[in-house]
Amino acid sequence: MYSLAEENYLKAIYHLESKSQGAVSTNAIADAMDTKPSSVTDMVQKLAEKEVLSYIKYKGTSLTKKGKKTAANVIRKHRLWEVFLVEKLNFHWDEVHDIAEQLEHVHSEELISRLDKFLGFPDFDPHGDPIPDKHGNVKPTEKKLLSELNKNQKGVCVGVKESNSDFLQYLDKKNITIGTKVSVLGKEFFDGSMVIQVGRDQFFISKKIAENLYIQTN
Amino acid sequence: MYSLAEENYLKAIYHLESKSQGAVSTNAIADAMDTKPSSVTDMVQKLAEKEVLSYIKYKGTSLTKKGKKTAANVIRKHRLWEVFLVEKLNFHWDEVHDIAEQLEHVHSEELISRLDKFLGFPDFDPHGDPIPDKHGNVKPTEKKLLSELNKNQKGVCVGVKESNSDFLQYLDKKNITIGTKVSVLGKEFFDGSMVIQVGRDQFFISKKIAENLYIQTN
DNA sequence: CTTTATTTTTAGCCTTGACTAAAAATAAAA
DNA sequence: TTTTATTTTTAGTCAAGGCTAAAAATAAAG
Ligand SMILES: [Mn+2]
Ligand SMILES: [Mn+2]
Ligand SMILES: [Mn+2]
Ligand SMILES: [Mn+2]
Repeated sequence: MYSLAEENYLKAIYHLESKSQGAVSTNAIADAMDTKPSSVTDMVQKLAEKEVLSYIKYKGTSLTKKGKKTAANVIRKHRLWEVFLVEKLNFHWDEVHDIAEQLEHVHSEELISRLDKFLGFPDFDPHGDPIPDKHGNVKPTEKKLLSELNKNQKGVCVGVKESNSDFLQYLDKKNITIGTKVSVLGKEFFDGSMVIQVGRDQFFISKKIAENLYIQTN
Repeated sequence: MYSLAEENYLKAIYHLESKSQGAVSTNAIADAMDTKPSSVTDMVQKLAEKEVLSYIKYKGTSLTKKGKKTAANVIRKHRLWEVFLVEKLNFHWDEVHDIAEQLEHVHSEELISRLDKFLGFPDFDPHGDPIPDKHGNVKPTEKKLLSELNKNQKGVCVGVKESNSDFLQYLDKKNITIGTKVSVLGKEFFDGSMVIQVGRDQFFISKKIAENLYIQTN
């Protein structure tokens, strides 16, 4: 059994590792966890002894198979609880993250497997992120950022990259949610901004918005 | 906001206080929490500074209004989660306590108020214990122990005193659950044992069983 | 190649919530 | 009312997880 702090480190390292290949640096972890590098070094050394990650002084860390599975399981719990909060308790998708951050640390295999069933074995959380199975495996999905599309391409919104409240509320205002069809009417190469069509509306979006929306084309 | 340890102390003291009038002794708390008296003294001094209980050296502690409300709120969360686990996830009533013990420490007013609504504002948990309202108030119910009934009296089972697995599984075996009608056919004054009728069955029960079943007569 | 800047680690300290052993109060017996 | 037993508190440690400041590696410039 891993402590709350250990689980959070594993989760953070898992996410960092998937966002950039190679070992994860101490500073990157400290940054992601809003803590100090010295604290990270301590914890990472402890986790290396527990064989959930391999750590080479001054070189960084990377999760072992065991560590990856543990991290994926925490993420699985986080995302299943987010589904519960949105689908069953009618929370809005921008309100669930902090609560799930607590619920993900409740230890009970049985609880999660029953929750999974209760929710109808969902594949994605409310932000479009895939829910790992109980072995820690994630189905790979082919999605790209809206910012990668060009003029006249279109697709369906299948997820958000950042999911902070401000961004999600912006999407609501524009009636964009998971499943929404989006077409690129124009793209400005100077600043990466776009004009897109959503339903009957067409409007301008900045590069920053386009870089945070996942689209599936085909 | 109170830490997990603080919440558990408050809860334990709340229960001890309701089971016996007057200040609660340090040893009683240590006993209930399966910890050492010296640890209790430490924590109780800390909680006294936070004004959730009043503590007089060598005399014991008792919760303040603030402490009672906080404790009742933790208990409210515990019991609502137990209802959720049984009613929605189909857990058995003897499996839910340890999970609820973790879930009760998730901090979110909104979560609990939505959960309450989702469950249909239940008044009792799966073991028949009353669920405090959000202000920490508990409706008083007039129930007595089965052991207090005499020959030819009858009533409805409305709760269990102890709720450990062995006891609950015994009740299942005898088809006794919340709502079951129970009649006392005979009572042995020497050892407090009884012969009772449940449905079509009539059988012998020990004093210990009778002392752990709450009955409502009328 | 040195020198400088950045990253990472170490050393030492802090808080929380435990524990043990010893001291002090209080309660019970004699 | 002494003496003894029990309860409670204090003093001193410890592990987990943080932090700061200083030292050591590594990387980047000059
Ligand atoms: Mn989240
Ligand atoms: Mn999510
Ligand atoms: Mn319980
Ligand atoms: Mn209960």
